[in-house]
Amino acid sequence: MAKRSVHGQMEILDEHTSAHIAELFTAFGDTSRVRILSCLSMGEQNVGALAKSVGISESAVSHHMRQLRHLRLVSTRKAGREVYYRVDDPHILTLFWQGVNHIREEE
Amino acid sequence: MAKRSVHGQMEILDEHTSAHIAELFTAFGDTSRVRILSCLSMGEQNVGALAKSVGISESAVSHHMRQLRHLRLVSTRKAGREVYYRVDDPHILTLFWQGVNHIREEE
DNA sequence: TGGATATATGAATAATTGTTCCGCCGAAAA
DNA sequence: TTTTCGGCGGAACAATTATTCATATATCCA
Repeated sequence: MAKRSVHGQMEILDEHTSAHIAELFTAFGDTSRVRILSCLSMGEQNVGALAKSVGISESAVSHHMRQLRHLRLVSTRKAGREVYYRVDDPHILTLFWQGVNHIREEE
Repeated sequence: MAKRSVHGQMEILDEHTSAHIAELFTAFGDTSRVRILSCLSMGEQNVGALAKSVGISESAVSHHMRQLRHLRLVSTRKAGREVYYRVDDPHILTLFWQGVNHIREEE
């Protein structure tokens, strides 16, 4: 049997899979989205609240949320005219905070 | 005492920290670098081998490696005129493969 | 020494991405 | 119904980024 790494991987990742993985990490690869995700870690928030916390326009938040939505990293709950976003998959938050902690340990 | 999430975080991440975190994830946010890292998961490789595996020029690989080097995600060993790259921090590979597995579970 | 090889680097170009601005829609309030 | 408000979406612009090309450096071999 061929050699395997500790992560269960043997061959180089194919172009298609790699592109998807890159997309996922790209979602975490922007200062504003990092801050948005740190907000959402504390619980669901609507667009206005996120905009105020992060310090960017509501439109900008909305664009970021669309991206996160398409990657299915967040889901929504509509209450009246407000839309509340949340991160429903705990694995996503784990992944995110591992990155955060890596940076924190370096400083 | 104020409410805390399971990840030990309470406040929104500041601009400066967020920028560093975004940088880290951006390193994983490119198809070629994802493939490079999947190669390096199997052990150290020189630039030429990476270029052949990933299917891009040696120059392109070199540029990517510089970025990974500056973020201290890889380190080097020089043997003659070849430069071998490796990922020395196992936490980095864990982070990377958690992303990979997330995508794999989705498909 | 001279030529070939492996990698690095800078500049230029091409492609992608974040934000702003504007208008739109649907829900609530008047 | 009309107005207001929260959020969405497209187009345009600015900024960033990946790749290529040309050149440079260092090492090996003849």
